[in-house]
Amino acid sequence: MRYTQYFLPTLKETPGDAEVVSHQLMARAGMIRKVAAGIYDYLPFGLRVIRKVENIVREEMNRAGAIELLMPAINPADLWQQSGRWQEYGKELLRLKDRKDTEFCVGPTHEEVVTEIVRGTVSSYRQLPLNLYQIQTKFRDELRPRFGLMRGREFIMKDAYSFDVDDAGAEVSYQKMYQAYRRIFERCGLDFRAVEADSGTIGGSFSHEFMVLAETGEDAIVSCGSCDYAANVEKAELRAPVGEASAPTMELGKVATPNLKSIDDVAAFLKEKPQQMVKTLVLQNEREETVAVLLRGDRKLNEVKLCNYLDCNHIQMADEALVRKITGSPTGFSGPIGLSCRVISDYELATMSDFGLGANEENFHLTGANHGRDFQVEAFVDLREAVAGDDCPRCEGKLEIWRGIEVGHVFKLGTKYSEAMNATVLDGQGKERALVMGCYGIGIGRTAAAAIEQNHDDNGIIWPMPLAPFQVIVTMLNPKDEAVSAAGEKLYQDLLDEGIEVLLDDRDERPGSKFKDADLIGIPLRVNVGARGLKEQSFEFQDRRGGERVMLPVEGAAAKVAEQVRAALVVG
RNA sequence: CGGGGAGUGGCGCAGCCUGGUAGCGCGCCAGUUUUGGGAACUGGAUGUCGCAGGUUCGAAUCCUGUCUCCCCGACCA
Repeated sequence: MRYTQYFLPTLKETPGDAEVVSHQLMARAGMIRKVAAGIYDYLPFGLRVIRKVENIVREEMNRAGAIELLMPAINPADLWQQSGRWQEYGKELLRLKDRKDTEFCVGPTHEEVVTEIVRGTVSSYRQLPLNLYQIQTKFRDELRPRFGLMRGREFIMKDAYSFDVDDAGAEVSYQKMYQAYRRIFERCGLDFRAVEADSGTIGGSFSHEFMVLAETGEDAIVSCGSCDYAANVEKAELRAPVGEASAPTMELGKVATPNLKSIDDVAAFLKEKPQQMVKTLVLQNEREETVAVLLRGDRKLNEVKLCNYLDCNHIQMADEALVRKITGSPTGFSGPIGLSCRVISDYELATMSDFGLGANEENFHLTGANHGRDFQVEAFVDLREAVAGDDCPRCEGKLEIWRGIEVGHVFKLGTKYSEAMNATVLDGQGKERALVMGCYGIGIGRTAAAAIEQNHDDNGIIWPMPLAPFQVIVTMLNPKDEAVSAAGEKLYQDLLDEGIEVLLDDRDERPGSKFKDADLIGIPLRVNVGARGLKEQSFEFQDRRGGERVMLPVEGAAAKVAEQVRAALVVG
């Protein structure tokens, strides 16, 4: 591609609304333009990267035995009513009506449509296993789209769905996808971890997220420094502490704590550490069940764990009125003694004694409290969020905390959709069985964004070779110089003949501008063609990733560069 | 959903408090000189100041409404 005939509008300045580096660089490098909140144009240069990611995904999905198809972006409400999600999905589902007032939605995911396909075409276990996938634009009306392609409302996703006659088969299908995902992200040149994740409301038994490690990631993940345990913090299990609480040494006492509502304030007032306080959180789930949760003062509640324990989908902090009703006092003074609701405690309290508590009375707290003696709890369960330094649940190691960008998610669906939509097959015994499903997603644009988060410097993007929109840029320093022009054109042609994707910078710009643009757009390899080098029958050759500039003899230059491109494409 | 902020040439911003008919940098066009890390000079083009009302002799500026966009939070007992 010749630069002068291409469409690559780069920006010197960073757009004001771009917060994270991948978004800034994508905008500056002429990859994307915002059209509306969370909705973007993919300009030619950006689209090339998207296609690179898609093709890697496609090759690995095909290798794993999945079969590509394409489902409609617009889905009839009817299908979503069959699964129950027309009601469940909430505002993220973009709904619309056609001219006949029939309701539709823009598909945010395609379990319903794919299940309908299989229901109507597969009737025997002999046709299984089956794994169908598509690469398609999705729409989710996110509460808060942000960070460019990282969290858009409209986004390109690869979604795959496996169908098996039984759990054993589904497990095999799952493992195939898991391995395919590992290969995909390795081929993309990303530093990632596959972590255990909560399967959420879907209720499946097993789920992994593929996380690209990056400071700007929206998810927190834990991993063990000693073994290969890794999990989303939402999922990260913590071991029950060993030992029991020591015997109480203090009497229960009441102290005035005027206007001291936060644990830190109360602890400071009592000259105690927050670790010696217990906080009482009042929450309510979607069934309007109210529970009180006890946690050590400095800990955070993991709501996902609580939901799993309560077998509910959503839980939130009670409002002021409800807290008053349950505890008899305003927020800030809640405690477990004398509550009219379930009281559940985190594991950790089992080993604590003589701690501080809210008194359920405005402006009062209790000291020297002990469970068993002063109050009872329904159970001690794992409810708190993991922090760095916690014990690994699998070995003797300690947990570390990372930030990550979720680029892929695989999980077992079980029979949720097949049962709801009556998708069954006959097994070997002639018995009708609900299909056992799995679903597997990859965010294509997010993967590209994650690659930039991991591969950039102050000057711009540094594309990993497999994702590079062009593999080589040939920079003609002065295209008006006939020798330069002739040599540049020849190199360009030779590289094309080698099958290399090359951008020829034939613009009549000063060299400085060309170098800046080349760095910004991040082409991995650059060849400078200038009068200075040509005097010695040489080009200059430079690796974008900080390599030294080296002289490259004109003779055989294209072959050498091509060789280096191919070497960088081999899967590690 | 709660809080905060912003909409002024293609991009980044100033002007607004204290109303007087719009400015800077980048980019763009023409010319001259330049040409190895975003050139210099000269000349030029580009704005119904988000939209709708209102106040006023006069509104980018003050008031009301509205739309859009961005950020933070949604763990506080």
